[in-house]
Amino acid sequence: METESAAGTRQRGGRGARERILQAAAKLFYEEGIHATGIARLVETAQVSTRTFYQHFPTKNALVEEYLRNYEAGMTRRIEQNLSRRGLSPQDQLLSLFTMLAEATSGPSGRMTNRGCPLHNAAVEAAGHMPDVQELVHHHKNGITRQLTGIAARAGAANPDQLGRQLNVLLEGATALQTSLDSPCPRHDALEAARVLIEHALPKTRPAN
Amino acid sequence: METESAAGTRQRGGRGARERILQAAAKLFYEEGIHATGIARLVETAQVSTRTFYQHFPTKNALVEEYLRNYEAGMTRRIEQNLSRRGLSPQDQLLSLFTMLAEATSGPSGRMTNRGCPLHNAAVEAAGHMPDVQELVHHHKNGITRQLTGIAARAGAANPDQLGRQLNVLLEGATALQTSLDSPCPRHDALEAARVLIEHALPKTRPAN
DNA sequence: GTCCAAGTAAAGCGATCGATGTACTTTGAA
DNA sequence: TTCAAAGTACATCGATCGCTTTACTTGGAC
Repeated sequence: METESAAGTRQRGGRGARERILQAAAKLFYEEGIHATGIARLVETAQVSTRTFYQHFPTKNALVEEYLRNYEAGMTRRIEQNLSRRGLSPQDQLLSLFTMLAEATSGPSGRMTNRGCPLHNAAVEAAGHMPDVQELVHHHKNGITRQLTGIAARAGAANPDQLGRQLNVLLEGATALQTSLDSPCPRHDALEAARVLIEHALPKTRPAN
Repeated sequence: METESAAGTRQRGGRGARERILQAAAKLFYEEGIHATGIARLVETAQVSTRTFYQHFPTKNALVEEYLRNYEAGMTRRIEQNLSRRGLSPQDQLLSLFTMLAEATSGPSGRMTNRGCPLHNAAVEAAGHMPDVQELVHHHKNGITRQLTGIAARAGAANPDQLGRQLNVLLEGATALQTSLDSPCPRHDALEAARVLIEHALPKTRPAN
């Protein structure tokens, strides 16, 4: 009857709705903020009908949490891959996290965004509300510290706990300044500072080089 | 007539509406977030009628900007005061900013909040919208860097620009981790890291003490 | 005592928010 | 070929958003 029902052509994104929603969430929540991104904007970007959205996610909040879980899983995986490359010394492992950060944060779509860490940003936006988000971020950042601390111990640092926490401060600072200064350059400073802190924390046995 | 007009007793906060609004903004915007704080919540906390609010501020956004300007002015003043104390060496001046940070961030009302830097948080919430906010934050953080760089130069650092930027990364990292970890402890680690970076950046002339 | 700036209450504006309901169409596998 | 799963359009819900309006009441300076 009349070729395609009434008026509007009946195509939108097609079959992979859930994946498109998650991609749109990753882009919009990160680049424009969680509160600032409404459902309407989300489903428009994902090329998905509102109804379909709510068949995949019970609430917007559920999508936010899955978005953060996905980011956290991906980041954890990338760190693991980075650290498990052939024969890196513990020192180089520590530094590799900084160089990784220096390459990392261009948004999807390739465009530079300088919007810092999605998890931290979510914690800021969550404020008091959304305790699950707070918890996820808390857990992730503690995990990073633990990882840094472990490598610092293997590197033979005099006080591995302190060095691990200090390096984490540097990582977080570089990422945060990205947002405040709208510039990616703090990451290089963090790398150099990390070098100094690591060298200072290791026992003086400098075998020439 | 009937004693007090119709029903409700006609008292609210009384005369100092503007000041109460700014105090409520400082508390709520910081502790609960800017987007999450609606006008209704704001005027309730400030003990002010909605009408009065809009006689003092054209829009909510104008209040946000004044809140940030006030915070920025206060912080700048406190830094100046802190640096201009009697006979601090440049090294001690640099470190004093870290100890200052370590005491600083308990919210109004004395309660500990661990919500990081109001300016950074505002930049995160602003995302792409609110360019004036972005600009204010950008300007403030650049000012801090400039200040650190200047002192680093006076301290005789080999590369004062780099040291200034590195210390700024530490300051920002400590403040940011406050939010992500919901803990004030990163500030102590930042202080110790700053000691190391400063010492490393100065020429080796260590005159005993 | 008069007057006016400052403050108040309460109703309501249009817009947008997150979320649902109804009814229809496409797709892919059995 | 059939049929259920997946997707779509569109209208709408109540709540809340930022903000405005009308009409009234104080407090303090003169």
